[in-house]
Amino acid sequence: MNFQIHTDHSKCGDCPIRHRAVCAHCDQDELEALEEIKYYRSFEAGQTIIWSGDQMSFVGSMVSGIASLTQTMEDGRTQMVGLLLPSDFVGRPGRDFAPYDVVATTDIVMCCFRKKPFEELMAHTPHIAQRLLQMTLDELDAAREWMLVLGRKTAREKIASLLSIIARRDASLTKGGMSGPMVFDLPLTREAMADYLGLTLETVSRQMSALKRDGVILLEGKRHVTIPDMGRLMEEAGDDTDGGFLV
Amino acid sequence: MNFQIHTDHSKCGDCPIRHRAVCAHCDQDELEALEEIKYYRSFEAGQTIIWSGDQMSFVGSMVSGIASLTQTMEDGRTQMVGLLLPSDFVGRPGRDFAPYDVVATTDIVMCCFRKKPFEELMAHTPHIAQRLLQMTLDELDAAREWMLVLGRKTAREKIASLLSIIARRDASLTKGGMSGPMVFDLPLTREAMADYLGLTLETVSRQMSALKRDGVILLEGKRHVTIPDMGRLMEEAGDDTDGGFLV
DNA sequence: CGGATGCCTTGACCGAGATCAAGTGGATGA
DNA sequence: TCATCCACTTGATCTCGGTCAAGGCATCCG
Repeated sequence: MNFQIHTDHSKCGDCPIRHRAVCAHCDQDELEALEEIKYYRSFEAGQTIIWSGDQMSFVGSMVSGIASLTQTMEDGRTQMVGLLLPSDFVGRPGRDFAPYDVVATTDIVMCCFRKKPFEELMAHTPHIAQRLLQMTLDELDAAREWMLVLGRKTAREKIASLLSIIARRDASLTKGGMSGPMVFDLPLTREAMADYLGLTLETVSRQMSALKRDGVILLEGKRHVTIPDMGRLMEEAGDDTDGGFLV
Repeated sequence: MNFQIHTDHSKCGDCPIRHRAVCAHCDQDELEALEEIKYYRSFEAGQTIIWSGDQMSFVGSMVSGIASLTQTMEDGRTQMVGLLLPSDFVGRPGRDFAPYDVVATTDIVMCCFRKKPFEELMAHTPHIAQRLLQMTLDELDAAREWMLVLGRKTAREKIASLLSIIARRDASLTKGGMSGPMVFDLPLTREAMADYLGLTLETVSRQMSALKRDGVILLEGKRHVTIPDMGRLMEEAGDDTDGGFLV
Protein backbone atom coordinates (compact mmCIF):
# COMPACT_ATOMS: atom_id res chain seq x y z
CA MET A 1 0.00 0.00 0.00
CA ASN A 2 1.31 3.38 -0.86
CA PHE A 3 -0.24 5.34 1.92
CA GLN A 4 0.86 5.67 5.48
CA ILE A 5 -1.25 5.33 8.56
CA HIS A 6 -0.22 7.49 11.45
CA THR A 7 -1.52 7.10 14.94
CA ASP A 8 -2.64 10.45 16.14
CA HIS A 9 0.56 12.36 16.25
CA SER A 10 -1.08 15.66 17.03
CA LYS A 11 -3.62 16.85 19.52
CA CYS A 12 -6.81 18.41 18.17
CA GLY A 13 -5.89 21.54 20.12
CA ASP A 14 -2.91 22.12 17.84
CA CYS A 15 -4.74 21.22 14.66
CA PRO A 16 -4.41 23.85 11.93
CA ILE A 17 -8.00 23.35 10.79
CA ARG A 18 -9.46 23.02 14.28
CA HIS A 19 -11.60 26.16 14.01
CA ARG A 20 -12.92 25.62 10.49
CA ALA A 21 -13.57 21.90 10.18
CA VAL A 22 -16.51 19.76 11.15
CA CYS A 23 -15.22 19.75 14.73
CA ALA A 24 -15.16 23.55 14.93
CA HIS A 25 -17.94 23.94 17.46
CA CYS A 26 -17.10 20.92 19.60
CA ASP A 27 -16.49 21.40 23.29
CA GLN A 28 -13.76 19.60 25.19
CA ASP A 29 -15.77 16.40 25.80
CA GLU A 30 -16.82 16.08 22.21
CA LEU A 31 -13.31 16.69 21.03
CA GLU A 32 -12.04 13.90 23.23
CA ALA A 33 -14.64 11.53 21.82
CA LEU A 34 -13.51 12.42 18.32
CA GLU A 35 -9.89 12.04 19.29
CA GLU A 36 -10.69 8.47 20.33
CA ILE A 37 -11.69 7.42 16.86
CA LYS A 38 -9.62 9.60 14.60
CA TYR A 39 -6.57 8.62 12.60
CA TYR A 40 -4.45 10.40 10.03
CA ARG A 41 -3.90 9.25 6.52
CA SER A 42 -1.70 10.60 3.74
CA PHE A 43 -2.15 10.31 0.01
CA GLU A 44 0.19 11.18 -2.81
CA ALA A 45 -0.61 13.58 -5.61
CA GLY A 46 -2.54 11.76 -8.31
CA GLN A 47 -3.82 9.01 -6.06
CA THR A 48 -7.52 8.20 -6.10
CA ILE A 49 -8.76 8.31 -2.52
CA ILE A 50 -12.26 7.05 -3.15
CA TRP A 51 -13.67 5.45 -6.29
CA SER A 52 -17.15 6.32 -7.44
CA GLY A 53 -19.49 3.47 -6.59
CA ASP A 54 -17.24 2.02 -3.91
CA GLN A 55 -18.32 1.41 -0.38
CA MET A 56 -17.26 4.29 1.81
CA SER A 57 -15.71 3.06 5.00
CA PHE A 58 -14.58 6.40 6.38
CA VAL A 59 -15.30 10.08 6.41
CA GLY A 60 -12.90 12.83 7.35
CA SER A 61 -11.49 16.32 7.07
CA MET A 62 -8.87 17.65 4.73
CA VAL A 63 -5.90 18.73 6.84
CA SER A 64 -3.52 19.82 4.11
CA GLY A 65 -3.32 19.67 0.35
CA ILE A 66 -6.01 19.74 -2.31
CA ALA A 67 -8.32 17.08 -3.65
CA SER A 68 -11.07 17.09 -6.22
CA LEU A 69 -14.45 15.47 -6.67
CA THR A 70 -15.01 14.35 -10.23
CA GLN A 71 -17.74 12.74 -12.27
CA THR A 72 -16.99 10.84 -15.45
CA MET A 73 -19.25 9.78 -18.31
CA GLU A 74 -18.83 6.45 -20.07
CA ASP A 75 -17.12 8.06 -23.04
CA GLY A 76 -14.56 9.71 -20.81
CA ARG A 77 -15.85 13.26 -20.55
CA THR A 78 -15.17 14.37 -17.00
CA GLN A 79 -16.43 17.22 -14.88
CA MET A 80 -15.00 18.29 -11.58
CA VAL A 81 -17.87 18.94 -9.18
CA GLY A 82 -16.00 19.99 -6.08
CA LEU A 83 -12.66 21.25 -4.93
CA LEU A 84 -11.62 20.08 -1.47
CA LEU A 85 -9.39 22.42 0.47
CA PRO A 86 -8.05 22.20 4.01
CA SER A 87 -10.89 21.96 6.55
CA ASP A 88 -13.39 20.65 4.00
CA PHE A 89 -15.31 17.54 4.91
CA VAL A 90 -15.07 14.38 2.82
CA GLY A 91 -17.71 11.69 2.73
CA ARG A 92 -21.35 11.41 3.40
CA PRO A 93 -22.86 10.17 6.63
CA GLY A 94 -25.95 8.08 6.00
CA ARG A 95 -24.95 6.89 2.56
CA ASP A 96 -23.04 3.72 1.84
CA PHE A 97 -21.64 4.25 -1.63
CA ALA A 98 -19.50 7.05 -2.97
CA PRO A 99 -21.20 9.04 -5.73
CA TYR A 100 -17.96 10.57 -7.07
CA ASP A 101 -14.29 9.91 -7.46
CA VAL A 102 -12.15 11.73 -4.94
CA VAL A 103 -8.65 12.33 -6.27
CA ALA A 104 -5.66 13.89 -4.57
CA THR A 105 -4.49 16.83 -6.66
CA THR A 106 -1.47 17.46 -4.46
CA ASP A 107 -0.02 15.40 -1.64
CA ILE A 108 -2.60 15.51 1.10
CA VAL A 109 -3.21 14.61 4.72
CA MET A 110 -6.65 13.73 5.99
CA CYS A 111 -8.02 13.36 9.48
CA CYS A 112 -10.25 10.28 9.14
CA PHE A 113 -13.00 8.67 11.18
CA ARG A 114 -14.42 5.26 10.52
CA LYS A 115 -17.89 5.94 9.20
CA LYS A 116 -19.94 3.83 11.60
CA PRO A 117 -18.50 5.23 14.85
CA PHE A 118 -18.67 8.74 13.42
CA GLU A 119 -22.34 8.35 12.58
CA GLU A 120 -23.06 7.09 16.05
CA LEU A 121 -21.13 9.93 17.59
CA MET A 122 -22.99 12.39 15.40
CA ALA A 123 -26.32 11.11 16.64
CA HIS A 124 -25.56 12.25 20.21
CA THR A 125 -23.37 15.21 19.39
CA PRO A 126 -25.53 18.02 18.08
CA HIS A 127 -22.53 20.33 17.68
CA ILE A 128 -21.12 18.06 15.03
CA ALA A 129 -24.40 17.63 13.18
CA GLN A 130 -25.06 21.35 13.28
CA ARG A 131 -21.63 22.18 12.00
CA LEU A 132 -21.93 19.61 9.24
CA LEU A 133 -25.26 21.12 8.21
CA GLN A 134 -23.69 24.57 7.98
CA MET A 135 -20.78 23.24 5.96
CA THR A 136 -23.09 21.35 3.62
CA LEU A 137 -25.19 24.44 3.07
CA ASP A 138 -22.04 26.39 2.25
CA GLU A 139 -21.00 23.73 -0.21
CA LEU A 140 -24.42 23.87 -1.80
CA ASP A 141 -24.02 27.62 -2.25
CA ALA A 142 -20.63 27.08 -3.82
CA ALA A 143 -22.03 24.43 -6.16
CA ARG A 144 -24.80 26.78 -7.26
CA GLU A 145 -22.37 29.59 -7.79
CA TRP A 146 -20.49 27.19 -10.00
CA MET A 147 -23.61 26.33 -11.97
CA LEU A 148 -23.81 29.96 -13.05
CA VAL A 149 -20.17 29.83 -14.12
CA LEU A 150 -20.68 26.61 -16.09
CA GLY A 151 -23.97 27.56 -17.66
CA ARG A 152 -23.59 31.20 -18.56
CA LYS A 153 -20.05 32.49 -18.50
CA THR A 154 -17.63 32.80 -21.40
CA ALA A 155 -14.29 31.00 -21.37
CA ARG A 156 -12.47 34.15 -20.30
CA GLU A 157 -14.96 34.79 -17.51
CA LYS A 158 -14.68 31.19 -16.38
CA ILE A 159 -10.91 31.42 -16.03
CA ALA A 160 -11.18 34.74 -14.22
CA SER A 161 -13.80 33.25 -11.88
CA LEU A 162 -11.60 30.30 -11.01
CA LEU A 163 -8.57 32.50 -10.40
CA SER A 164 -10.55 34.81 -8.17
CA ILE A 165 -11.93 31.92 -6.14
CA ILE A 166 -8.51 30.40 -5.64
CA ALA A 167 -7.04 33.78 -4.79
CA ARG A 168 -9.71 34.49 -2.21
CA ARG A 169 -9.55 31.07 -0.60
CA ASP A 170 -5.81 31.35 -0.49
CA ALA A 171 -6.04 34.77 1.12
CA SER A 172 -8.41 33.45 3.75
CA LEU A 173 -5.96 30.69 4.71
CA THR A 174 -2.84 32.83 4.85
CA LYS A 175 -2.08 36.10 6.53
CA GLY A 176 -1.99 38.06 3.29
CA GLY A 177 -5.48 39.46 3.31
CA MET A 178 -7.05 41.06 0.30
CA SER A 179 -5.30 44.39 -0.03
CA GLY A 180 -2.59 44.96 -2.58
CA PRO A 181 -1.48 42.47 -5.19
CA MET A 182 -2.23 38.83 -4.50
CA VAL A 183 0.31 36.13 -5.20
CA PHE A 184 -0.19 32.37 -5.20
CA ASP A 185 0.68 29.14 -6.92
CA LEU A 186 -2.01 27.45 -8.96
CA PRO A 187 -2.66 24.06 -7.39
CA LEU A 188 -4.23 22.72 -10.59
CA THR A 189 -2.90 21.61 -13.96
CA ARG A 190 -4.39 23.17 -17.07
CA GLU A 191 -6.31 19.95 -17.58
CA ALA A 192 -7.78 20.04 -14.07
CA MET A 193 -8.78 23.66 -14.61
CA ALA A 194 -10.48 22.61 -17.84
CA ASP A 195 -12.34 19.83 -16.04
CA TYR A 196 -13.48 22.28 -13.43
CA LEU A 197 -14.66 24.84 -15.96
CA GLY A 198 -16.20 22.65 -18.63
CA LEU A 199 -13.55 23.67 -21.17
CA THR A 200 -10.70 22.00 -23.03
CA LEU A 201 -7.17 22.42 -21.82
CA GLU A 202 -6.27 24.29 -25.01
CA THR A 203 -8.92 26.89 -24.32
CA VAL A 204 -7.71 27.23 -20.75
CA SER A 205 -4.18 27.79 -21.99
CA ARG A 206 -5.28 30.35 -24.57
CA GLN A 207 -7.36 32.32 -22.08
CA MET A 208 -4.58 32.28 -19.50
CA SER A 209 -2.28 33.71 -22.16
CA ALA A 210 -4.89 36.32 -23.07
CA LEU A 211 -5.37 37.43 -19.46
CA LYS A 212 -1.60 37.66 -19.13
CA ARG A 213 -1.27 39.63 -22.37
CA ASP A 214 -3.96 42.04 -21.16
CA GLY A 215 -2.24 42.57 -17.83
CA VAL A 216 -5.05 41.11 -15.74
CA ILE A 217 -2.62 38.57 -14.31
CA LEU A 218 1.13 38.11 -14.24
CA LEU A 219 2.60 34.67 -14.82
CA GLU A 220 6.00 33.44 -13.70
CA GLY A 221 6.49 30.00 -15.10
CA LYS A 222 3.23 28.15 -15.61
CA ARG A 223 1.82 28.14 -12.13
CA HIS A 224 2.96 31.19 -10.20
CA VAL A 225 0.29 33.87 -10.47
CA THR A 226 0.23 37.49 -9.39
CA ILE A 227 -2.96 39.49 -9.49
CA PRO A 228 -2.09 43.17 -9.49
CA ASP A 229 -5.69 44.35 -9.25
CA MET A 230 -8.29 42.10 -7.69
CA GLY A 231 -11.13 44.42 -8.70
CA ARG A 232 -10.08 44.17 -12.31
CA LEU A 233 -10.07 40.38 -12.11
CA MET A 234 -13.55 40.36 -10.59
CA GLU A 235 -14.81 42.54 -13.41
CA GLU A 236 -13.33 40.10 -15.90
CA ALA A 237 -15.14 37.32 -14.04
CA GLY A 238 -18.43 39.11 -14.58
CA ASP A 239 -19.02 39.27 -10.84
CA ASP A 240 -20.31 42.16 -8.86
CA THR A 241 -17.19 44.10 -8.20
CA ASP A 242 -18.59 45.82 -5.13
CA GLY A 243 -17.01 43.62 -2.51
CA GLY A 244 -19.07 41.14 -0.55
CA PHE A 245 -16.21 38.70 -0.08
CA LEU A 246 -17.80 35.61 1.40
CA VAL A 247 -14.88 33.25 0.77
CA MET B 1 -50.99 42.02 -1.58
CA ASN B 2 -51.63 39.35 -4.09
CA PHE B 3 -51.09 36.34 -1.93
CA GLN B 4 -53.38 34.76 0.54
CA ILE B 5 -52.58 33.75 4.07
CA HIS B 6 -54.43 30.73 5.32
CA THR B 7 -54.58 29.70 8.91
CA ASP B 8 -53.67 26.07 9.11
CA HIS B 9 -56.59 24.50 7.38
CA SER B 10 -55.12 21.05 7.37
CA LYS B 11 -53.57 18.77 9.96
CA CYS B 12 -50.02 17.60 9.39
CA GLY B 13 -51.35 14.06 9.50
CA ASP B 14 -53.24 14.63 6.24
CA CYS B 15 -50.42 16.53 4.58
CA PRO B 16 -49.53 15.19 1.13
CA ILE B 17 -45.83 15.81 1.68
CA ARG B 18 -45.78 14.64 5.29
CA HIS B 19 -43.44 11.71 4.65
CA ARG B 20 -40.97 13.45 2.36
CA ALA B 21 -40.55 16.96 3.77
CA VAL B 22 -38.33 18.33 6.50
CA CYS B 23 -40.85 17.05 9.06
CA ALA B 24 -40.70 13.48 7.76
CA HIS B 25 -39.01 11.94 10.79
CA CYS B 26 -40.80 13.97 13.43
CA ASP B 27 -42.70 12.17 16.15
CA GLN B 28 -46.07 13.32 17.45
CA ASP B 29 -44.68 15.87 19.92
CA GLU B 30 -42.39 17.45 17.40
CA LEU B 31 -45.17 17.61 14.86
CA GLU B 32 -47.35 19.44 17.32
CA ALA B 33 -44.61 21.97 17.99
CA LEU B 34 -44.31 22.56 14.27
CA GLU B 35 -48.05 22.81 13.89
CA GLU B 36 -47.96 25.64 16.43
CA ILE B 37 -45.83 27.86 14.25
CA LYS B 38 -46.75 26.86 10.75
CA TYR B 39 -48.93 28.78 8.32
CA TYR B 40 -49.81 28.29 4.67
CA ARG B 41 -49.12 30.74 1.93
CA SER B 42 -50.03 30.72 -1.75
CA PHE B 43 -48.27 32.38 -4.63
CA GLU B 44 -49.35 32.83 -8.23
CA ALA B 45 -47.39 31.64 -11.23
CA GLY B 46 -44.75 34.19 -12.11
CA GLN B 47 -44.59 35.78 -8.67
CA THR B 48 -41.21 36.25 -7.05
CA ILE B 49 -41.37 34.68 -3.61
CA ILE B 50 -37.98 35.83 -2.37
CA TRP B 51 -35.64 38.38 -3.91
CA SER B 52 -31.93 37.75 -3.93
CA GLY B 53 -30.30 39.88 -1.26
CA ASP B 54 -33.48 40.37 0.74
CA GLN B 55 -33.81 39.49 4.36
CA MET B 56 -35.37 36.07 4.75
CA SER B 57 -38.08 36.11 7.36
CA PHE B 58 -39.38 32.61 6.83
CA VAL B 59 -38.44 29.14 5.72
CA GLY B 60 -40.81 26.43 4.58
CA SER B 61 -41.75 23.44 2.50
CA MET B 62 -43.21 23.31 -0.98
CA VAL B 63 -46.67 21.72 -0.68
CA SER B 64 -47.80 21.96 -4.29
CA GLY B 65 -46.62 23.55 -7.50
CA ILE B 66 -43.14 24.30 -8.78
CA ALA B 67 -40.70 27.09 -8.06
CA SER B 68 -37.20 27.84 -9.25
CA LEU B 69 -34.03 29.26 -7.76
CA THR B 70 -32.28 31.60 -10.17
CA GLN B 71 -29.12 33.65 -10.29
CA THR B 72 -28.80 36.66 -12.56
CA MET B 73 -25.73 38.54 -13.77
CA GLU B 74 -25.72 42.32 -14.15
CA ASP B 75 -26.11 42.06 -17.91
CA GLY B 76 -29.18 39.89 -17.58
CA ARG B 77 -27.79 36.43 -18.21
CA THR B 78 -29.65 34.12 -15.88
CA GLN B 79 -29.04 30.60 -14.67
CA MET B 80 -31.51 28.47 -12.81
CA VAL B 81 -29.68 26.75 -9.96
CA GLY B 82 -32.47 24.75 -8.40
CA LEU B 83 -35.90 23.40 -9.14
CA LEU B 84 -38.22 23.24 -6.14
CA LEU B 85 -40.83 20.50 -6.22
CA PRO B 86 -43.39 19.45 -3.61
CA SER B 87 -41.69 18.49 -0.32
CA ASP B 88 -38.53 20.48 -1.07
CA PHE B 89 -37.31 22.86 1.61
CA VAL B 90 -37.02 26.59 0.95
CA GLY B 91 -34.73 28.89 2.87
CA ARG B 92 -31.62 28.62 4.90
CA PRO B 93 -31.51 28.39 8.67
CA GLY B 94 -28.58 30.34 10.05
CA ARG B 95 -28.33 32.82 7.21
CA ASP B 96 -30.08 36.17 7.09
CA PHE B 97 -30.07 37.11 3.44
CA ALA B 98 -31.35 35.21 0.45
CA PRO B 99 -28.61 34.31 -2.03
CA TYR B 100 -30.98 33.63 -4.94
CA ASP B 101 -34.30 34.68 -6.37
CA VAL B 102 -37.08 32.21 -5.70
CA VAL B 103 -39.78 32.43 -8.35
CA ALA B 104 -43.06 30.58 -8.60
CA THR B 105 -43.16 28.76 -11.94
CA THR B 106 -46.72 27.57 -11.41
CA ASP B 107 -49.27 28.48 -8.76
CA ILE B 108 -47.88 27.14 -5.53
CA VAL B 109 -48.70 26.54 -1.89
CA MET B 110 -46.03 26.60 0.79
CA CYS B 111 -46.06 25.51 4.40
CA CYS B 112 -44.11 28.29 6.10
CA PHE B 113 -42.44 28.78 9.46
CA ARG B 114 -41.11 32.07 10.73
CA LYS B 115 -37.38 31.69 10.61
CA LYS B 116 -36.53 32.55 14.21
CA PRO B 117 -38.95 30.12 15.92
CA PHE B 118 -38.00 27.44 13.42
CA GLU B 119 -34.31 27.84 14.20
CA GLU B 120 -35.03 27.61 17.91
CA LEU B 121 -37.16 24.55 17.41
CA MET B 122 -34.45 22.98 15.30
CA ALA B 123 -31.91 23.43 18.08
CA HIS B 124 -33.85 21.08 20.38
CA THR B 125 -35.35 18.83 17.76
CA PRO B 126 -32.65 16.57 16.36
CA HIS B 127 -35.10 14.83 14.05
CA ILE B 128 -35.61 18.05 12.14
CA ALA B 129 -31.92 18.91 11.95
CA GLN B 130 -31.06 15.38 10.86
CA ARG B 131 -33.71 15.37 8.19
CA LEU B 132 -32.63 18.77 6.95
CA LEU B 133 -29.05 17.54 6.71
CA GLN B 134 -30.16 14.57 4.63
CA MET B 135 -32.22 16.78 2.35
CA THR B 136 -29.37 19.23 1.94
CA LEU B 137 -26.96 16.43 1.07
CA ASP B 138 -29.45 15.20 -1.54
CA GLU B 139 -29.71 18.68 -2.98
CA LEU B 140 -25.95 18.88 -3.13
CA ASP B 141 -25.88 15.63 -5.08
CA ALA B 142 -28.47 16.99 -7.46
CA ALA B 143 -26.51 20.22 -7.92
CA ARG B 144 -23.37 18.25 -8.70
CA GLU B 145 -25.22 16.05 -11.13
CA TRP B 146 -26.33 19.24 -12.79
CA MET B 147 -22.78 20.55 -12.99
CA LEU B 148 -21.93 17.59 -15.21
CA VAL B 149 -24.92 18.39 -17.41
CA LEU B 150 -23.97 22.07 -17.68
CA GLY B 151 -20.27 21.53 -18.15
CA ARG B 152 -20.01 18.53 -20.41
CA LYS B 153 -23.21 17.59 -22.16
CA THR B 154 -24.37 18.58 -25.64
CA ALA B 155 -27.61 20.48 -26.18
CA ARG B 156 -29.45 17.30 -27.11
CA GLU B 157 -28.13 15.48 -24.06
CA LYS B 158 -29.08 18.40 -21.86
CA ILE B 159 -32.67 18.34 -23.04
CA ALA B 160 -32.86 14.57 -22.65
CA SER B 161 -31.41 14.88 -19.14
CA LEU B 162 -33.98 17.44 -18.11
CA LEU B 163 -36.85 15.43 -19.53
CA SER B 164 -35.68 12.29 -17.77
CA ILE B 165 -35.36 14.09 -14.45
CA ILE B 166 -38.82 15.57 -14.70
CA ALA B 167 -40.26 12.25 -15.82
CA ARG B 168 -38.68 10.40 -12.90
CA ARG B 169 -39.67 12.96 -10.29
CA ASP B 170 -43.17 12.96 -11.70
CA ALA B 171 -43.30 9.18 -11.54
CA SER B 172 -42.16 9.21 -7.93
CA LEU B 173 -44.98 11.59 -6.98
CA THR B 174 -47.78 9.82 -8.81
CA LYS B 175 -48.91 6.21 -8.89
CA GLY B 176 -47.61 5.66 -12.43
CA GLY B 177 -44.29 4.10 -11.60
CA MET B 178 -41.60 3.60 -14.17
CA SER B 179 -42.89 0.78 -16.33
CA GLY B 180 -44.40 1.42 -19.74
CA PRO B 181 -44.63 4.79 -21.45
CA MET B 182 -44.43 7.85 -19.23
CA VAL B 183 -46.73 10.79 -19.76
CA PHE B 184 -46.53 14.22 -18.17
CA ASP B 185 -46.96 17.93 -18.74
CA LEU B 186 -43.83 20.05 -18.84
CA PRO B 187 -44.05 22.53 -15.99
CA LEU B 188 -41.52 24.84 -17.63
CA THR B 189 -41.58 27.22 -20.57
CA ARG B 190 -38.90 26.86 -23.23
CA GLU B 191 -37.21 29.87 -21.74
CA ALA B 192 -37.14 28.35 -18.25
CA MET B 193 -35.75 25.14 -19.71
CA ALA B 194 -33.07 27.20 -21.43
CA ASP B 195 -32.20 28.94 -18.15
CA TYR B 196 -31.93 25.60 -16.45
CA LEU B 197 -29.71 24.12 -19.14
CA GLY B 198 -27.46 27.03 -19.97
CA LEU B 199 -28.90 27.24 -23.52
CA THR B 200 -30.96 29.69 -25.52
CA LEU B 201 -34.67 29.11 -25.95
CA GLU B 202 -34.17 28.66 -29.69
CA THR B 203 -31.78 25.80 -29.13
CA VAL B 204 -34.19 24.22 -26.66
CA SER B 205 -36.95 24.45 -29.24
CA ARG B 206 -34.81 22.96 -31.99
CA GLN B 207 -33.67 20.05 -29.84
CA MET B 208 -37.19 19.34 -28.66
CA SER B 209 -38.22 19.18 -32.31
CA ALA B 210 -35.28 16.92 -33.09
CA LEU B 211 -36.10 14.49 -30.26
CA LYS B 212 -39.69 14.45 -31.47
CA ARG B 213 -38.66 13.86 -35.07
CA ASP B 214 -36.43 10.98 -33.95
CA GLY B 215 -39.23 9.37 -31.95
CA VAL B 216 -37.52 9.73 -28.58
CA ILE B 217 -40.47 11.74 -27.31
CA LEU B 218 -44.01 12.40 -28.49
CA LEU B 219 -45.40 15.92 -28.22
CA GLU B 220 -49.06 16.87 -28.08
CA GLY B 221 -49.25 20.61 -28.16
CA LYS B 222 -46.17 22.26 -26.71
CA ARG B 223 -46.17 20.88 -23.20
CA HIS B 224 -47.71 17.43 -23.13
CA VAL B 225 -44.94 14.86 -23.37
CA THR B 226 -45.02 11.10 -23.80
CA ILE B 227 -41.88 9.04 -23.44
CA PRO B 228 -42.41 5.71 -25.14
CA ASP B 229 -39.08 4.25 -24.05
CA MET B 230 -37.41 5.55 -20.91
CA GLY B 231 -34.24 3.55 -21.60
CA ARG B 232 -33.88 5.22 -24.96
CA LEU B 233 -34.24 8.65 -23.38
CA MET B 234 -31.59 7.84 -20.78
CA GLU B 235 -29.22 6.78 -23.54
CA GLU B 236 -29.84 10.08 -25.28
CA ALA B 237 -29.06 11.82 -21.99
CA GLY B 238 -25.69 10.11 -21.91
CA ASP B 239 -26.51 8.52 -18.55
CA ASP B 240 -25.84 5.02 -17.51
CA THR B 241 -28.84 3.18 -18.79
CA ASP B 242 -28.54 0.37 -16.28
CA GLY B 243 -31.12 1.53 -13.79
CA GLY B 244 -30.13 2.91 -10.44
CA PHE B 245 -33.11 5.26 -10.19
CA LEU B 246 -32.43 7.47 -7.20
CA VAL B 247 -35.25 9.93 -7.90
C1' DC C 1 24.89 13.28 -23.17
C1' DG C 2 20.40 12.05 -25.64
C1' DG C 3 15.89 10.33 -25.57
C1' DA C 4 11.46 10.12 -23.02
C1' DT C 5 7.88 12.00 -20.71
C1' DG C 6 4.72 15.36 -18.85
C1' DC C 7 2.84 19.77 -19.06
C1' DC C 8 1.98 23.56 -21.60
C1' DT C 9 1.50 26.77 -25.79
C1' DT C 10 0.20 28.07 -30.33
C1' DG C 11 -1.79 27.72 -34.96
C1' DA C 12 -5.32 26.31 -38.48
C1' DC C 13 -9.69 24.85 -39.17
C1' DC C 14 -14.39 23.37 -38.09
C1' DG C 15 -18.88 22.91 -36.12
C1' DA C 16 -22.41 23.29 -32.31
C1' DG C 17 -24.92 26.51 -30.55
C1' DA C 18 -25.77 31.68 -30.34
C1' DT C 19 -27.77 35.51 -32.63
C1' DC C 20 -30.83 37.87 -35.57
C1' DA C 21 -35.03 37.68 -37.89
C1' DA C 22 -39.41 36.11 -39.62
C1' DG C 23 -43.40 33.45 -39.08
C1' DT C 24 -47.04 30.09 -36.78
C1' DG C 25 -50.85 29.03 -33.91
C1' DG C 26 -53.70 29.24 -30.02
C1' DA C 27 -55.82 32.12 -26.42
C1' DT C 28 -57.83 36.49 -25.06
C1' DG C 29 -60.49 40.27 -25.39
C1' DA C 30 -62.67 44.44 -27.65
C1' DT D 1 -64.74 38.74 -36.12
C1' DC D 2 -60.51 40.68 -35.95
C1' DA D 3 -56.49 42.56 -33.51
C1' DT D 4 -53.20 41.48 -30.05
C1' DC D 5 -50.32 38.85 -27.45
C1' DC D 6 -47.56 35.17 -25.99
C1' DA D 7 -45.16 30.99 -26.35
C1' DC D 8 -43.08 28.66 -29.60
C1' DT D 9 -40.86 27.23 -34.24
C1' DT D 10 -37.87 27.65 -38.05
C1' DG D 11 -34.37 29.65 -41.08
C1' DA D 12 -29.92 32.15 -42.17
C1' DT D 13 -25.72 33.50 -40.58
C1' DC D 14 -21.96 34.22 -37.30
C1' DT D 15 -18.75 33.14 -33.65
C1' DC D 16 -16.72 31.05 -29.69
C1' DG D 17 -14.69 27.30 -28.24
C1' DG D 18 -13.58 22.47 -29.74
C1' DT D 19 -10.53 19.51 -32.49
C1' DC D 20 -6.42 18.22 -34.63
C1' DA D 21 -1.68 18.94 -35.07
C1' DA D 22 2.94 20.65 -34.19
C1' DG D 23 6.29 22.34 -31.21
C1' DG D 24 8.50 24.25 -26.72
C1' DC D 25 10.57 23.47 -22.39
C1' DA D 26 11.46 21.47 -18.02
C1' DT D 27 12.67 17.12 -15.58
C1' DC D 28 13.97 12.47 -15.25
C1' DC D 29 16.68 8.57 -16.31
C1' DG D 30 19.53 5.44 -18.98
